[in-house]
Amino acid sequence: MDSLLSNIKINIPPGIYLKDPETSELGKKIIEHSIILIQDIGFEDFNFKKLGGVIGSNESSIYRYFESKHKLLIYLTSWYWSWIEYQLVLEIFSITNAEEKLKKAIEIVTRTTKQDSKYSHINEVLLNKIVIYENSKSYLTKSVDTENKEGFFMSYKRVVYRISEIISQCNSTYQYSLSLASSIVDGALHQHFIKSHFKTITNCNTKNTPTHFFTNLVLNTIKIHG
Amino acid sequence: MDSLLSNIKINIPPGIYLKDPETSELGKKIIEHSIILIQDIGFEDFNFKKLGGVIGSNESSIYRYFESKHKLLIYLTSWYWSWIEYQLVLEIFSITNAEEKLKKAIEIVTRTTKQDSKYSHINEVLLNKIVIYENSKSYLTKSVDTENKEGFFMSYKRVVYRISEIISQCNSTYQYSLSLASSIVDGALHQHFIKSHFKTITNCNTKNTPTHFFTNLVLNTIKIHG
DNA sequence: CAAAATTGATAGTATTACTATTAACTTTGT
DNA sequence: ACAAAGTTAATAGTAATACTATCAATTTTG
Repeated sequence: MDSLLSNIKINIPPGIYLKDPETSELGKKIIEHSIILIQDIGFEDFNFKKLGGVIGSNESSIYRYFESKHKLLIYLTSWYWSWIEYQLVLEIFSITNAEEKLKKAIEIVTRTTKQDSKYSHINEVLLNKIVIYENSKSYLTKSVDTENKEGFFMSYKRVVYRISEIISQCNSTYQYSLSLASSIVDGALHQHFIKSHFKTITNCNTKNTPTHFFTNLVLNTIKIHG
Repeated sequence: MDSLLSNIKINIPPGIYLKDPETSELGKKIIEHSIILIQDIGFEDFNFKKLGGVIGSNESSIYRYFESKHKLLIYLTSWYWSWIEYQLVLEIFSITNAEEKLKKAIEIVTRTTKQDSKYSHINEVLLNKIVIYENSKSYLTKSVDTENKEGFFMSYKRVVYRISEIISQCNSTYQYSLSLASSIVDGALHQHFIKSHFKTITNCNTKNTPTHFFTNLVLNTIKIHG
């Protein structure tokens, strides 16, 4: 199992960064504190000068790791989706029943994140909050097609693929497994956002979670029970 | 019918603008050409100086209508959702069967927009494209709670309410009508985006439209047929 | 036709999102 | 142990952004 897992370690497409932040202390500090700072003040108000102030480093040093804050955002969301993919593989690995696999997969992408102690410099709870608020801003840009060609959104898309495959295993005649999978992934972020800010347009709360809503939705849509 | 419809004319909460753009020629030109320009260069690269150049007007004059480009974006998305709400009321008005109502409602919020000749200075086809790319940026900000309290997102939320009510009319025992409605509205924009840019994570295309996908999803989810 | 409102022109500011250069410091190979 | 290579810090600078302020010219309105 160790060899299987090592193949799907958190993997970020090079080209997103100028210098891999995992290879130095400063790099790790950039990642650690960018998560804290973006979560605190929001992506629009975040910049490398402020981040430099927080980590006691110069703005220009951060620019040697990332050519822009946009690229840093893509790095963070890629890390997050790669980490989610890792959980999908790890937690579904031992499940044989297709429906149980699907339920677990839905749980993984819709649940509220809990801290993972494996990656000491990354606070996954805060990163999840960043993804809820900022994920769509990473691709809703004029440069999306170029960046997509360079593979910058592969982590995100692989999570969708994996879920669509599990859906197909449950119901091979269902025609919209990709659209359903992408709707779960994007929709979960949206439900988490509106349950905090637009409470009147969701039934989700601490009791009725997005996981309940999407599990019911998916199982009915692909007619596993009825 | 005329008196009914006049109550739900396009209605924008004041406070979004400093001066109502509908009350002057310059105001209408600002709206008309901001739609064209934002669609062309994207919201990030759009600014009032460039807009002024296009309409032959001074930057400072535009600032008398909107205090920021962010407020202008909220104006445009509010206009769009108010226009969608108008269509929901108008096109569903004469339908008596609850399931047919729901199908029509899903069609209205998921279809590709066609030009409406009623509003001469607004190109609804371009505005729909802006909404696909930029809608979420209007509320994914640190100021969302303040602006929500001021009613800036009412048009969007009213569209979700109306759809959730139609869902409840079809199945009064279904527990997630609001979450389902908000997932359709947000999910439709997402499917339209990814069918243009991330084709590998959707089954939607010109033949299998988002309308087909969501109609099937909703009817199965609330178990209208089985 | 005078008062009020609107628009245009110009100027100015603080901040952003970088780039460039050079010097100081740290790591690495032999 | 030490020179070479690589990394980081400090400083300076730039073009653009997102505004605000002022005042004159023009248009609208009562």
